[in-house]
Amino acid sequence: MKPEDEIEFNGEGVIHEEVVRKALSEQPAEELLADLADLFKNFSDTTRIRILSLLISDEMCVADITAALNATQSAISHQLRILKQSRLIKSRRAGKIVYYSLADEHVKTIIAMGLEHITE
Amino acid sequence: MKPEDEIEFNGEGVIHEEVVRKALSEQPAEELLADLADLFKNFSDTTRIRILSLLISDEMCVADITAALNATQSAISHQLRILKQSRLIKSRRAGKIVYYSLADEHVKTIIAMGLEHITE
DNA sequence: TATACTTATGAATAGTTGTTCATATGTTGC
DNA sequence: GCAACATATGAACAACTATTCATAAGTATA
Repeated sequence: MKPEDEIEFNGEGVIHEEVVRKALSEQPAEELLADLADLFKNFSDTTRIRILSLLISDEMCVADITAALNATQSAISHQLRILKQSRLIKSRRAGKIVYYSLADEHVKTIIAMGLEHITE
Repeated sequence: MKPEDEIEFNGEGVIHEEVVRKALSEQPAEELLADLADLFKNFSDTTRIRILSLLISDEMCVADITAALNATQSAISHQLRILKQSRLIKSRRAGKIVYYSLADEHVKTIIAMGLEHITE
């Protein structure tokens, strides 16, 4: 990460200098905002959000998620991997069956928040 | 939108029938989940989230946003259009200058929520 | 070990998306 | 009207992403 990545600001084209200075000084670090975008990316796909929404009800195995969403096992498995890598869900194995569940309460809160915004 | 779109469920391949029935009965409508995904899509791109984060501080004109983010005017304008179409931001014109600001408090809350999840 | 079953994964593909470039639209002051 | 400035927009392109298909990996049971 280059040193110029942090709040470099040469004022080129700026119209309201004070506003820009203030706003920039209040920004979270670039890296945080990038992580934030990555987090929300998980919720930005219908298949993934449907999976997460299902898991709010209960932990579920891959076959059940696949059936509930009327999708292919492969598609679900791929999306589960993405969600797991982002640490939004976790898995446990019981014999042949792998159960997935939400990693923490934040997922519920984020979805609830979004629903609230939409249905206002 | 086809009639089969709502909670159709033929039980094909299901392992834990009760769990699936319960989860499906608790799901928000398909359309709501799709809208939810669309909402979060806005926050899933670095440029857009940086814009939104800037606007938390203050309303800003296009030129200032462009300078603050070290981007091209065109790129910013395109993203502003997307955010406006999603009703996350609004604009007012003052002469040549167009000022953008957050449409409501929800944007702040959603970003704060996300940051909390990341920095825990 | 052989078979059946559940889940995971790699490659290929089609669809989506963000940026750039060029240019249009809208506004002010002369 | 015209020049200068701020913003918007359309087309083209590159990069990314979700799904499908085929198949592998892991597990239980006979």
